[in-house]
Amino acid sequence: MPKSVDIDVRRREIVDAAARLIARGGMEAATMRDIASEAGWTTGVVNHYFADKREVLRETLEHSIRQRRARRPSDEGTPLDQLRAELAVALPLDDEGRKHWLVTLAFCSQAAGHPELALVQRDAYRAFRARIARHVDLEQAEHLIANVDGVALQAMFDPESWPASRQLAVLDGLLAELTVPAG
Amino acid sequence: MPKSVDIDVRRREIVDAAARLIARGGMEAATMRDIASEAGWTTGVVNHYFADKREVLRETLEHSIRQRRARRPSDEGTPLDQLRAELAVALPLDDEGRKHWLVTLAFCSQAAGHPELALVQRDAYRAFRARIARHVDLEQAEHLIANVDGVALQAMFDPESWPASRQLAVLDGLLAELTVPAG
Amino acid sequence: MPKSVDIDVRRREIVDAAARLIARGGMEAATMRDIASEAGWTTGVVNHYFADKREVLRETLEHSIRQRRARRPSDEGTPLDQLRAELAVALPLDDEGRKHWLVTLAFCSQAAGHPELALVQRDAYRAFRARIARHVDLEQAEHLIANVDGVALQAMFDPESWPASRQLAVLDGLLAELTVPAG
Amino acid sequence: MPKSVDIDVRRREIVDAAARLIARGGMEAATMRDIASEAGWTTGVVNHYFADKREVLRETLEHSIRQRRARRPSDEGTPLDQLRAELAVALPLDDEGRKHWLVTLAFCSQAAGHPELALVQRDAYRAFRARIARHVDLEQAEHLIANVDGVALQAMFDPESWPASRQLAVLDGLLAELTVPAG
DNA sequence: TATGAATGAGCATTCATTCAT
DNA sequence: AATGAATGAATGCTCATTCAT
Repeated sequence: MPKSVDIDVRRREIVDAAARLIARGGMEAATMRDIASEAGWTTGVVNHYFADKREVLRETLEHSIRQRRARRPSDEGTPLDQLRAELAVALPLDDEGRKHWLVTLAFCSQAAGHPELALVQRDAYRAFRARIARHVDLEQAEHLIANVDGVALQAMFDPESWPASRQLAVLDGLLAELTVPAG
Repeated sequence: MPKSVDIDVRRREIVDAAARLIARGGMEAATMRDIASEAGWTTGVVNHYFADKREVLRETLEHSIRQRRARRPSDEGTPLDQLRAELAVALPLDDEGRKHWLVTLAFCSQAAGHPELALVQRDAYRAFRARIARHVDLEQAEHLIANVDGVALQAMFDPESWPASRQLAVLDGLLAELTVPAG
Repeated sequence: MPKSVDIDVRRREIVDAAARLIARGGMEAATMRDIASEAGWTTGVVNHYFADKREVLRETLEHSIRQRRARRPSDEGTPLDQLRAELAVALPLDDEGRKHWLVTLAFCSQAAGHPELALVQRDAYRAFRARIARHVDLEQAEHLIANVDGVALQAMFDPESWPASRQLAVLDGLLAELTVPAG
Repeated sequence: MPKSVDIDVRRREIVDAAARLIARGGMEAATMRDIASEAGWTTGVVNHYFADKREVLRETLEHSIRQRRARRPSDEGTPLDQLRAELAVALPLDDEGRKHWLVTLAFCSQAAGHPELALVQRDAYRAFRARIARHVDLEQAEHLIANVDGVALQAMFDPESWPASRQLAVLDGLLAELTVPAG
């Protein structure tokens, strides 16, 4: 009988390591050797659980997206609270959020010559938009996301100017605009 | 100084080639060999005009920013037209604009472990913000830029949903909001 | 001895698989992983029944030789028929014969740095020669074998020019020369 | 101005090294690292002068064939002497001849999954046959080559039994048979 | 100034092998 | 007996960089 190993757990250990490296040093920091080492294994293990590096990277992106999705709040609070919470996870408010954005941006430039990754990213965006559109109409959803993404981008480039409090203040301002007509 | 002109021309030829490669295939497509070849020279030339690859990349980013800046209109038209034109260059309305964003995004993930590049990018953003703040107050400038950047990001990921006309419509909407109180 | 039978059966399954792979794709196609897979087992099994890859390969060669030997006819027909039949098994007349030659040739280049294999091959040749020498004198035996091997080699390189019928015609010609003086 | 290097000379140095390694230790001994080292260069050089390993190997085979061809005598002596000399180069009479056969055999098993190499080998054989067929008819040429190849094979496997003198004696016997009817 | 030969570290990947289960 | 997880050395190859010409 073989040693029993949870394949999914091992794979997640590896893509977590890859995400850490990418967040720390960009795409080029994510060599198979370093991913293995960061995960506490040898190179052979990574190749045992993944067909090749492409698969590691695709899974890393998908896992990063899944993790962000998992941060969404349960259905509690007022509808407005829920909307606010859903949009807030797209902001780099803490290290976790910053890490997600670093990974996302690292994959952006890959998407060009890598249709597989481009699709993953586009679908993630569309899913996010659909989620927001449950609270407001589609156009408003896109407007909200554009604002949140724009603020996120600025916060990533210039973190000192954009503490979490300020990012949330902008978000609240957006939501206030939204609800005024409703009131 | 007849010589120095040649040097700058040569350097610009090289970073232009690098930008094309990056826009086409992401950061990893920009090898020294391919940059040289794309520029119509041999590897030795690139090393002659630049200390190393880091310098080529930093210069490529700076040149991309300079080029975008150069697209800004002269001081003609109404102040509102000028503001609109300044913001419009930050949108991926045409191939040139898309190229700039592809290069910018490619450098994003590099910025993490490369403080030099991070600075270049942050300063470019601050300069842009200062430029916009000549027309509106700082907070409004940041709001406008966040919106424009967010729309740009979405347009890069999902170009079919974001033709130039729609990007400009959003921009006009933003400017209308702005001017309504003024009127 | 019920166990030992199982062991031999298993070993033969494995070297059969190895021979198939070598015939199909040359020596480099015979990785331990693929041998195991082709035999319907996992890598661990191959390592369980063989000390290492060297042993698998040596046994594969020996088994290939044993199989060829086993094709020799029983002692029926005229002495000339028997001689003809013995020589015919050394020709790539059918897929089985071609497979044997592919395996043999694949092992040829190994023999250089692998004295163990060189011995196996030399002994197989000497045994074959001795076998033929039961019908004719040693010099004639060597002459016959040289011819048969030469034809076989050409048939392997240029199969279209050497259908079985033509190979056999050459063999019959050789035997006719031989028997004319005898008659 | 670049350092002037004769590309063909460098390429030949490299394939010579490859041939030595293959003759010494079979196909698997010919790693890119070892070929480079045997040639007195680093791995980068081999990759500079050859697109990839396939190209190194194909060129090694072709060069080995060219070298053998180059050993053919000029058009001197009686026609029979010339024929004898042409056939003699196909025998492993000395180290050079043995090396050629070791290389040839090493490539035999590669030919299976490598059509390019198969063609090179088949064409070399056909050229050799055409060459011999200038002295005798096609059937006799094939007969002579089959014999010579067969003897060569035996000599490779069992060199102690086949000194050069004995190989040549067989060759002379073949030629004698040939000329008897002519006389 | 410009070339491209040469270097050698580093890359992803494959592989034989070991071994706990 | 049989599994397959894990190892780590080795492979072909790419690359930034140096440097003699």
